[in-house]
Amino acid sequence: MRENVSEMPEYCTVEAAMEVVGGKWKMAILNYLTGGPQRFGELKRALPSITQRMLTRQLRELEADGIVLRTVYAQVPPKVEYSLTTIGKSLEDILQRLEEWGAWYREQRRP
Amino acid sequence: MRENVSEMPEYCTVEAAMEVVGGKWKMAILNYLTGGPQRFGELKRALPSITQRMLTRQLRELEADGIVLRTVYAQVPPKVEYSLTTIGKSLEDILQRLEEWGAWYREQRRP
DNA sequence: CAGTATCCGTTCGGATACTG
DNA sequence: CAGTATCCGAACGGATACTG
Repeated sequence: MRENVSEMPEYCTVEAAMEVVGGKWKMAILNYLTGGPQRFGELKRALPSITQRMLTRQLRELEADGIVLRTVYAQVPPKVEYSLTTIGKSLEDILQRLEEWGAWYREQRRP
Repeated sequence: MRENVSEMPEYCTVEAAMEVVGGKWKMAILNYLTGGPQRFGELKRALPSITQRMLTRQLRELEADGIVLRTVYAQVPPKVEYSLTTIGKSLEDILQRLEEWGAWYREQRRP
C-alpha cells in the first residue's frame, strides 16, 4: 500500500481507459478506422445497428478525446472523413486482440 | 463482400466483445480479478467509486456470461469469492494492455 | 459480510423527422 | 452526404434502509 493515492499501483487506470473507449460503439468504430480513413456513411453502413445520432455523438467524443481526427472537405455534397490520430493508432493492437477474442468467445459460447 | 451476412469478415466481432465486457466497470473489475480471487468487499474497496448495487449487478452479468465464477462459502459471516473462469483468464492479455494504454494516455493528455 | 429493496434524478441510447 | 432536432424509454448511479 502506498501513502499517496495518485501513486497507487493501478488506480483505476483501466477505468480511465474505459471512460475514453468504453462507449457502446467506440471500439467497433475505432476498429473500422484501423482500415484507414472512413467517411460518415461508410461507418454507418459498417455498423448497421447504430443510429445516425449515436454515430455522430460517439465520433464527436472520440474527437474531443484526441482519438479521432475529423476532416471536412469543402465540397458539395459535403464530404467528411474520420481517421485515427497518433493516439488513436496506439489502440490498434488492443483492437485487434479484442476482435480476435470476440470471435473466439462466440465459439466458446456456441458448442 | 460476401453473400452471407453471418460470414461477413469481421461483422461486429468487436461489438460482440463489448457487449460482454463493455459495461462501465467490467474491465476494471476483471483487471482486479487477474490478481487472483477476490471477495466482494475487496473489490468494493478497490473500486471506491462504484456503488454496492452496481458492483453486484456487473458481477452477476459477468457470471452469466461465463467470465467470472462466483464461489459461496457456507460460513457465518458469509464469504463470497469472485474469480476468473478459463474464458475470463483469456482476457488477461487485453486487460494488461488496456491498463498500460490508460496510463500512457493520461500522460499524453497532461503535458 | 454480502448482499436486496426502494426511490429517484441523470445520462445513455433509439426512433423518427427534418436540413444545409 | 452528413448531419440536427425532438421525444421517449432504458440504463446508470446515488442515498438510504433492511437482512440471512
